[in-house]
Amino acid sequence: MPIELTASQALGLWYGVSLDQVRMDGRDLTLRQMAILLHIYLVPPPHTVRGLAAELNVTKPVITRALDTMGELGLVDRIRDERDRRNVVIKRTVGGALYLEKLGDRVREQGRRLSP
Amino acid sequence: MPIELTASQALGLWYGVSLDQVRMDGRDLTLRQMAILLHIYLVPPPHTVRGLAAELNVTKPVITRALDTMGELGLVDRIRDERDRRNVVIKRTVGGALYLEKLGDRVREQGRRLSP
DNA sequence: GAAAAACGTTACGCATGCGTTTCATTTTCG
DNA sequence: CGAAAATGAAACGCATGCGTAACGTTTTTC
Repeated sequence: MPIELTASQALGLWYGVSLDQVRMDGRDLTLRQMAILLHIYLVPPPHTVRGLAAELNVTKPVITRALDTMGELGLVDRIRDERDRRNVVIKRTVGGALYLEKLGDRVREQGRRLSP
Repeated sequence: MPIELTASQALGLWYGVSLDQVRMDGRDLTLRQMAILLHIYLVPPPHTVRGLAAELNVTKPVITRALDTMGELGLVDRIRDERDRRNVVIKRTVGGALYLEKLGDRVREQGRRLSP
């Protein structure tokens, strides 16, 4: 069930959510970090550094650093893959799920506010 | 005409647009810059540094720096207000309009892609 | 088993953003 | 007028992110 938006509605939605996020959330993730976080939570696991780098078309250190930062924020977790110890498997956390739940609520709320 | 989204649709929409933006656009504006830019284009003028700072709940230097950066990118323009020369009036540009037009298209495209 | 490949991390130098404070200019008010 | 207020910008020290290149560990390949 696709959603049909006018150009003005689309930008209004993006604006409302961005504004909420800037005003309410001190964390201020970059767009890249946001994309990584959403990928981890929306795409079925397992997730690896290499896989994420390929998916987002960025270099591996970008992923490593984003995981460092978001790990400290409690949004994701890393554990070594015991079956192939070269790999690192990226795990979801309760904190990350809560964070995205709030983001989703903001998007939905702004959607509800839209005028035609 | 409000839009009703499920939680999954809301996050899916945000994810799709973020991913597009990361993959396609080299500029990588911060969320704050994005909010400032959208405010300038969606809210009726005039816009001033002080007004933007109050609206977004950030300090004035944040606005000044964002305008510096986005000015170099050709997304906004600044001119002194001749009636009160302390003020700076922030102007839209063709480049900024095009940039947001593309963003709007991405949001609309992702909206169209949504599954129920 | 030794050499090669794969994976994630670290190191380096650089660019950009932040908050606080200070500044220069302009306007307002007594 | 001259002092006070208002506005936006610049200065400062700091934190964080970037791309490239080098590295350590583990697995694969021959």
